Amino acid sequence: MTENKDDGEDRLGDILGFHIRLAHGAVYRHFTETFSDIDLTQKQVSVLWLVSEHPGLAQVELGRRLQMDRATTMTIVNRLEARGLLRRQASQSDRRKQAVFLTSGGVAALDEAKSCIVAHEAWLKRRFTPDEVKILVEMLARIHD
Amino acid sequence: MTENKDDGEDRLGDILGFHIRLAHGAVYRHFTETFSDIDLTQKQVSVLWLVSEHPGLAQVELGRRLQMDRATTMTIVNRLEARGLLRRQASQSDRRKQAVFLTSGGVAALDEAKSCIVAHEAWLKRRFTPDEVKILVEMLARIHD
DNA sequence: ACGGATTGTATGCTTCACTAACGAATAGGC
DNA sequence: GCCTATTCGTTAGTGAAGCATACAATCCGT
Repeated sequence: MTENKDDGEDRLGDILGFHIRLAHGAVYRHFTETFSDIDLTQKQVSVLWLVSEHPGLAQVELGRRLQMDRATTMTIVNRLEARGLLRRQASQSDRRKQAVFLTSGGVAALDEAKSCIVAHEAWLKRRFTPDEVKILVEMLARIHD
Repeated sequence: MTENKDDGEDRLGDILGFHIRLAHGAVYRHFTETFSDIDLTQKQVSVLWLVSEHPGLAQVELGRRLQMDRATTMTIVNRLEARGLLRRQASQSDRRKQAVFLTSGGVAALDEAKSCIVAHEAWLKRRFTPDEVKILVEMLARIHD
């Protein structure tokens, strides 16, 4: 009998976290390749998309939904603001908060990005049946929720 | 009827890549928290582990298996070598290559890291049944293979 | 009105991925 | 064997991103 046969954590390939990291790396790499033309990162597209779904969202809420701390959120919003894709506006209900909105350029950039996302997602999902995609998404959501 | 009901890619939460990124972020965060004491990153542990499984591995092969380019592999090997956890040695079969080995300190660090991995993996896997873990690993492998 | 909590901001440090270039060594075609 | 192309390690530079800390303004509960 071999030792450590019960838990199956004696080899690197048995580590779930390792596979998540590799899968993320592969997706990240294909993403940046797909988006090299329009020069947007995963984070930046996520921010644009989320602001599009929730105009006037506060930065802290943006960070919470994308699981970034305030400092990280700042740098991303700064970059997108410098590129003219979104704008800050002091919230009227709570003057501590900065409400974030897409500019017209931001809307256009997001539209362009979404068409790239379609291609990117097709590349990713071609490995799975629609049912498998549902299962995978549900499992991943268990991890990050 | 709503538009875009067919493909289900009209909302950010429908994007598979988005969930992979969030899940990776959550795992990464818990990992660094678990490993704050012994001060090793995911990448560094992966390298130590892989070298342990394949002593004398060339750097380029190390990078290939962990999906890093040569430059990135360099910086990580440099750090680990500077900390005395592994050592380089010119390969005899191919003098272009640098064979990488664990030092005794590297073996000890990996042992310590593996016990942390057990706790980390337990945190991660507590969301799933053993069968679900197998399914998830298999699906993630489809992405990064 | 006071004190604690929240939010944005600024600064600095670290990890990591990528590119481009270079030299050394190897492999393949002839 | 020789010339060329490729591979490997290395270095340097760029950029995104995460985290910690500190500070000021604002809000809220009491």
